[in-house]
Amino acid sequence: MARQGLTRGDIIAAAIKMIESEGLHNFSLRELASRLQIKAASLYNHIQNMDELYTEVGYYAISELKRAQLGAIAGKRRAEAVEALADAYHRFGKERPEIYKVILSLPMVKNDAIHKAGFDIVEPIMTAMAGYHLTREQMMHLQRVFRSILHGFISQEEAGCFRQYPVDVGDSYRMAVRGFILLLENSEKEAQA
Amino acid sequence: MARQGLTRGDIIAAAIKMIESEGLHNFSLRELASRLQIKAASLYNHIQNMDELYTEVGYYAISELKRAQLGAIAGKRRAEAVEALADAYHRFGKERPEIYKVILSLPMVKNDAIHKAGFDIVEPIMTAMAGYHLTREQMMHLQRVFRSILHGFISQEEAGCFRQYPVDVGDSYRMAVRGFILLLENSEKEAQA
DNA sequence: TCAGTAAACTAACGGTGTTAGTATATTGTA
DNA sequence: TACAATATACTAACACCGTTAGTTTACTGA
Repeated sequence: MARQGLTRGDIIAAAIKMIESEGLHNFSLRELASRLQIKAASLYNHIQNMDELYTEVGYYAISELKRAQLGAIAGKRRAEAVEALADAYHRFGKERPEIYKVILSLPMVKNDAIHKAGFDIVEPIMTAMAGYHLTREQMMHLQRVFRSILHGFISQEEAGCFRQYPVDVGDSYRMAVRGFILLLENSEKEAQA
Repeated sequence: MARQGLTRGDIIAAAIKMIESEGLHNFSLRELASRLQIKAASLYNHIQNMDELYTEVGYYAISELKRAQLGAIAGKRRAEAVEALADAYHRFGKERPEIYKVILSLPMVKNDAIHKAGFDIVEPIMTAMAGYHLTREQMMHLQRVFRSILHGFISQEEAGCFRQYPVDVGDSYRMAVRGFILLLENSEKEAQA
């Protein structure tokens, strides 16, 4: 048997590594087991099933994204903070596309723990907007708008949906962020009226 | 053998029906064959492989989306056209979520025909923006921004990512669209300056 | 009528996640 | 130190999946 004393953490770490290097849709429990020099069935001593493992990778991904975002906005406020946040988000999606995809495909609906982890994604956005004079309700809506813009842009860019025209994709992104800042300023005026 | 003379079209139609009713990730060639009262291997007399069938479903999905969009903006212009387009997009995503997912996961990169079909998605957007005085280059960027907002919003709503706060999701959507219209107006001013 | 084509079949391959049942190395305790 | 308990590994199998090769058979056009 030559047991090596693998832990649950080892398996999650190996899964993350494999997803990052081989791509999310080349991931399989059998190949993961093989890399750990174990049979696939043995994985079930540490995890319930693939979904659970996937969820664990999701926690990691969300915490990494949050870390990158909080780091980006530290010491900044208003437009500068929003732009830095958008940049960090974009960079994360481009530099770690497979890990980013995990976040996107997380089963938010059924899983309560994942649902709570969703607040980790929201928090940096709320912080970045704190410098604007907005109502709580406005911020709740605007947070959704911001996430929509960033997620929509990054996932379409990643999928190759932005090749119809020869204009620079980075310029398009900056325009999208500018649009959001316009909306922020406009909402601020409304709140003060 | 009791052959029933199935055509390629029959198979594509059955695939669409099955995806809509059972969900995209419950789709399988074996089950599709079973519904057609055929063995899975027989499908290969009509299609090359699953990817090709998937692509065909994609063409259908894109044409349906385009149809819905062009219908929505007919006779409208400027903000009214943009709002109608956004509504149509949103409605399509909510009413036919599985077909919408097919569009999202289309392999834009490798497949040239799919790449061309991408213009079918862009066209209604360009038409809706035609009433604004924008440069070609601005429109190319803005078209990306618009798609990002809509796609990002719909896919996150569908995934259940908007449950953190108790504010109405429809209100958030309208705010997102308003943000885009602000950007359109702002871009128009810049173009005229 | 008869050859050729098109549409179905069976059987199999290699892949997937998963479960049941079993063996054994390590660990905690008497 | 001995032994029981636990945790870690195993083998074997199941039910799926897409796909291919080779075969049979019904229909179609000359």
